[in-house]
Amino acid sequence: MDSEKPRTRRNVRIKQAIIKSAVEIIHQEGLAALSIRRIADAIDYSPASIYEYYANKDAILQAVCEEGFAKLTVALNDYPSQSDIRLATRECGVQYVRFAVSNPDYFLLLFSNMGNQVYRSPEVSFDTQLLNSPAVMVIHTHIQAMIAAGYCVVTPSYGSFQIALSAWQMVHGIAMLALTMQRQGPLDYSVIRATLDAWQRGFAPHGAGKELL
Amino acid sequence: MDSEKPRTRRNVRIKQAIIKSAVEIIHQEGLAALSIRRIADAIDYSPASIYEYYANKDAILQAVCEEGFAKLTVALNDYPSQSDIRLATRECGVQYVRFAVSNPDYFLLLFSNMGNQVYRSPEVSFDTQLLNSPAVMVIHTHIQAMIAAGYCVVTPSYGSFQIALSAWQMVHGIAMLALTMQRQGPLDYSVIRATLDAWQRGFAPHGAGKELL
DNA sequence: ATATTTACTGAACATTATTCAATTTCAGAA
DNA sequence: TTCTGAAATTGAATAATGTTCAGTAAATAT
Repeated sequence: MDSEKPRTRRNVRIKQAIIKSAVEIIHQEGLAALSIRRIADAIDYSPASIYEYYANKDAILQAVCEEGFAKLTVALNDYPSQSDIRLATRECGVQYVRFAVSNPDYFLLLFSNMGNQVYRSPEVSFDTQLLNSPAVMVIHTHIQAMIAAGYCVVTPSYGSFQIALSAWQMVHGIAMLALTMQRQGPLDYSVIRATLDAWQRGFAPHGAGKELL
Repeated sequence: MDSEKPRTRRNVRIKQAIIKSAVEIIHQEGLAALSIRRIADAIDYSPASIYEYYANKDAILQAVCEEGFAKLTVALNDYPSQSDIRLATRECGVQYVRFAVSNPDYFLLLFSNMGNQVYRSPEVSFDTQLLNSPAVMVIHTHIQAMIAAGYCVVTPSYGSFQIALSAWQMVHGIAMLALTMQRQGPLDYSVIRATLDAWQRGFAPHGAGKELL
């Protein structure tokens, strides 16, 4: 095993330190303040050394993004358990927005580059690759439960994947506009919940009963 | 009038030339390729001269954004006239996505900075200021027509502004994710239309009749 | 024609990302 | 322990960036 050698372990630890300090800088001073020299200072290395561990600044940003997507995935599941799958799905969406609002620079970094595609291997269909990315999987799982419980209607041309994508699009739009166009005072999460309820109604079976709170 | 003086007119023309070449560079080579020197080259001035017309690069970007929002507003109205207000509203949304996809770098510039707030004067409420920005106004007008025609239900806590905001959020999420996470082959606009139909259903009165195509 | 304001520029500065030759550090062999 | 080759680290250099400023040219007003 390579990971046994102290050499390699130290290598890994330094790479992590680089990413960690990068994330901290972004959090505290914004993406614009992030520079190789700034990172080097933070971890007590010379700027040139950084290039021993990452090919260039872009590679660092990509690593930061990967960690960011993982954190987002965790955040999506971090809500009090709900009795109703519809409420659970809704709270998952709320968590998406919460994550964005409490990590604005970070979130914008994740979703402002065209270079963050999941698309890697041409052997697997693009949809499948998207579905396999953890954050999307969380959403998709909720939608599948909604479908199973009869709260979502699927059609041949609009299946669980399309619905999950639509859910993602809805919360993503809420989050992005909140960050870029609505920064003024705190968000009203009751309004956001009402919006997500309306979204759910759009996919509910015709005249389907009991209203959500 | 200041605009009568040749001095001032020349000034305006040069400012426009700066913005025009900036937009062209962004379109052809992306935002990363935009530099003061590049603009100066394009309009046959020295880099230092640019600062006679704009305080700094940020001011140029802001001007580019303002023009961008205006273009977006035009694009939102540029669809074949529809018999049904629901179809018209839907096509307006499709146009939003179309604009984003055909001007990716441009669109990302408009909606990736936290500095593009509409919020200016504290005298007027934030919501009002948002509603007065032309692009939002186009959406809001459609929603008001939908409400008037009985296709949208309003409640005391969720009025036409909230619904319009939700519509914006929906199409914005579709657009942003298409640009940043889905770039692979062309978009399927029939799926997008189905998504917007579902969105409309979410705000429709209970058991409200005739399905849209 | 002259004086004054405006437009313009070359050269400079500080800050970037990145490279590279030279040095230091270190792990394993003698 | 000492030696050796590889790996890690760095200072200095390069090219590009945004921005400033003192000085020059041009346009305008007197």
